Amino acid sequence: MQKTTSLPSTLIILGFHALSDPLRVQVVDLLREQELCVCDLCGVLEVTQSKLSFHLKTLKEAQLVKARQEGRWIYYSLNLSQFVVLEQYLAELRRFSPILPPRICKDEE
Amino acid sequence: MQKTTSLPSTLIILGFHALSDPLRVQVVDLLREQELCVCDLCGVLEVTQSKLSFHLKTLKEAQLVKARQEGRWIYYSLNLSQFVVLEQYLAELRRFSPILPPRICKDEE
DNA sequence: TTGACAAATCAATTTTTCTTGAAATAATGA
DNA sequence: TCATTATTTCAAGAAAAATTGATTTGTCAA
Repeated sequence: MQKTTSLPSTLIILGFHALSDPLRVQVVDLLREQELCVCDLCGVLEVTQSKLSFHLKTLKEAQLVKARQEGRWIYYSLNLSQFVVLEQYLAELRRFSPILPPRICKDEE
Repeated sequence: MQKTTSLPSTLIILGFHALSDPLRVQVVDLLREQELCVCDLCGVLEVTQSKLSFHLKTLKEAQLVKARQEGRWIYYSLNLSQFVVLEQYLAELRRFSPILPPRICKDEE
């Protein structure tokens, strides 16, 4: 028994991609405190609603946020369990990565 | 005392970006076991060395890997501490994100 | 109904990232 | 010194992601 992490699912790749943009990370940061609707986020971040919608879609496809409709508003909130998934992927990566002695190319058969 | 995670550094953003590509993740996966030189990685992954060089640069700029030269070979290995940084960023995000009751736009002043 | 508002979608454009093949570096050993 | 090998860099093109403004969808309230 050794490696338990195989290659990550595309959902995990999508998650890292979603977190690789400053604006999306700002959104995540704001949602830590409370759920917010798109108009709230637009106001705070000073970006167009169309742009925000694009980035929210990226976050939603990565399942890092979820959307809840109430009347004409759509409230976004963090989907913490998917953050755990990413965290665990990273943790697993480390778990069985020993500090190995250097190896030399030419020494191999 | 509440939020401890402010917005992540660009290095963290670079890290997530580096992990948002399947080939780069494959490289990381291979390096879990042992350090490898570019020619090793080329062989296993069946990609051109130029392409690999590009992706290794991305990983290196995110400080997820480090390079060690030995003769004409350059050995790449994981920089586990930077994986920890990413992991902790995710952990902090969660730490103070309570499951809050829904809120309503119109209720606000 | 109608008008107003919240949000998503679309098409066109711009920007960024990735790929490719060739050329440049750099170390080695004959 | 010279040819060889390992790797990076570069420039050009291709592909993917992001931006923009306009349009559409859906909900509400008058």
